[in-house]
Amino acid sequence: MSHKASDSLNPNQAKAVRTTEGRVLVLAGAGSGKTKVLTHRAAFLIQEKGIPPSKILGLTFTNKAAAEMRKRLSGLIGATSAEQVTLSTFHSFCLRILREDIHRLGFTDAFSIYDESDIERMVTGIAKDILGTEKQIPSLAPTMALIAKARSQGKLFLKEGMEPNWHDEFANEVLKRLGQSMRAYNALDFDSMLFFTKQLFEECPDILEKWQDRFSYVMIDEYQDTSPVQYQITELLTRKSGNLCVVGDDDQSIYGWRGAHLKNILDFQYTHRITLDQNYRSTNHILKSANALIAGNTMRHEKNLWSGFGDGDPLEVFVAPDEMMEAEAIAHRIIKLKELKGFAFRDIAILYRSNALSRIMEKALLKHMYVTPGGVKRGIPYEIVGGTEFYERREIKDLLAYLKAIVNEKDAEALLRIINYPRRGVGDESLDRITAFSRKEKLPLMELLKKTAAGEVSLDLSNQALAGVKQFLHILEDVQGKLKEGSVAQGVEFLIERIRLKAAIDLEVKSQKGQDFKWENVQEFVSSIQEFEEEHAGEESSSLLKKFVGDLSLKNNLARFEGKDSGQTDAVQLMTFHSSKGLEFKACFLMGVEDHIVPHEKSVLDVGVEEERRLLYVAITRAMRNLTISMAKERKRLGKQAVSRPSRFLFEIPKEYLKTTKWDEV
DNA sequence: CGTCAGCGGGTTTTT
DNA sequence: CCCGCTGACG
Repeated sequence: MSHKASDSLNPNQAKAVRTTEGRVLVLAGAGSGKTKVLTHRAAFLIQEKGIPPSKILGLTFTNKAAAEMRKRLSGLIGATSAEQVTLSTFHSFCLRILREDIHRLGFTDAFSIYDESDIERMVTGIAKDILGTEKQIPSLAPTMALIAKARSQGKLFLKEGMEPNWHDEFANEVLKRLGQSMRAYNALDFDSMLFFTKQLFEECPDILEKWQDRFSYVMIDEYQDTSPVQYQITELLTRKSGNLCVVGDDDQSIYGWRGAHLKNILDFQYTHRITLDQNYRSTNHILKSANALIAGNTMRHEKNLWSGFGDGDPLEVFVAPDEMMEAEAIAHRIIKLKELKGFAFRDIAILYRSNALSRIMEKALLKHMYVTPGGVKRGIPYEIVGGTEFYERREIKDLLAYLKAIVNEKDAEALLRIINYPRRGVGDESLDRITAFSRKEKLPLMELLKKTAAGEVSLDLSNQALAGVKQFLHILEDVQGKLKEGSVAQGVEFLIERIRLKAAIDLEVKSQKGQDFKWENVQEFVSSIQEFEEEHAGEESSSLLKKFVGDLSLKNNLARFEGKDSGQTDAVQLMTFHSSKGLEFKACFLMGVEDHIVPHEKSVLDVGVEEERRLLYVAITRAMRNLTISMAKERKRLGKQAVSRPSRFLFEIPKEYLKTTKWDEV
């Protein structure tokens, strides 16, 4: 219906869309219409080649990207067909496979999914166990780092034949026990989900074939960010059909720290290769700055972005005296930009390297006063995109732990979290006794609790503690009963009643003020379950609960927690450089572009500088028309004021593209 | 066993 | 500066 030039494909885009067979590598520069190519390609397969929509698989990196693709595809072929195409993140896709087939690897389909902090808790416990209580536990950071690395590579152990180094041996032992516990708890985490999917494909040819047959055309977005395990999964999955299309941009690889291998895209064995370098997003001052910056990297396919949009405004750069004034200056400029260019708030994004920077910006936006046609207003509307806020809140994690424990009885991690929450007299002493016994006798925690309550095992618990354990088991039983007969939402409401969560939260709120949103969060959680239930009407409640808990663990459908209709309201968008990948905004503000922030001081040591440069490149190329880069001379760090230097990367952008302004210029 | 105050330690990015 | 943890006390 619309006749914008962007609705038609340029020759290379068209070629990428029509080259459906074989292994296709699409090198797509920032803003070159990558998503458009992917969605048109799916539409082409369905409409021109008669491929059933269900035979098409599109894998993305984030839920946001998957949702965006689904939306655009719906626009092309209608919602009914679009819904039959599998579009999901790698992790969601693996979740689906594992729910169906993981029993072949000795887990059950009720498995729990642990996040980073769950793993950390477990590692802490394991470390205490290995070292005993008398020894001081060393900082776990280096151990965690070693472990994370090994696991992201799908290794169950660190390198063999390593130096007899105490720390490595310790880490190895932790890793070994962690793996055993995860299995005993019937639990996976983000890394092992991928790892076990790969293992399933390798060890069970029938299962591999089943999944191979389900998808005859596979497309992968952001291929530069895939890890070796993800590479293996896709290779196995597409071996039979041979049809694999990967789309990516080596210059936008920013997840090396999570195990992404630039090698995947640099060495991809293709039968067809297509490069998209015409940019349809930004004016040329922005693109030339980005090109100049990224030219400083060595590991890359050379390319030069260009667009037909003219030079546009130069990039604006300013230095504020401190971080508060920087944030205020940004708020001020947002209002100015709105008036001058007629942008809506939602056209404007504020991007930062690390989440910690959002706080100060929020404060400035909240208190900023400005004049509108309707009078003086206070507060610029904003929305934080992809913040890790909600699901990490303790009250939500606690409630979720109850659900996890109900779904997966073996989930000792979840059980331990809630045996004494809300407080019911089972203190540390009792908990220690319980866990020690469970470990020593290799008796699953839940069974031990039941035996203890029944008097079959005596742990010499205090009367109070014993009563607490019994009460706890009764609660779980009652909730399970309730879940069987009613809806999930009703079951959860019953649970909340039963544990007197309201009273517990009131108590917490009383002791540390400013927490009154906790109860609100709980209510929001309940209504999110109701919504979920409505969306999945007709499904059996136990599988529904499984799905809900799984989705939440993968932060799927998180939109339901991010205000009513994310993106609908007219609000400035705040997010990290990482989260901004794949998005575009008429105007972008990059704040805190200082030398310890970008490049981050922690990444300067290893191979990180090139990745940090790519990260800034990604951020810069989000902007369509206006880009403002700012920094503060002084910034509070660890509570103390400290001087900052401009990012070294700024000096790599030719001065002619930059316009330096005074921070308080009106 | 629960509570509270005081202390030291720590900030990258995400599924 | 904001936590989470520790240790003393009720």
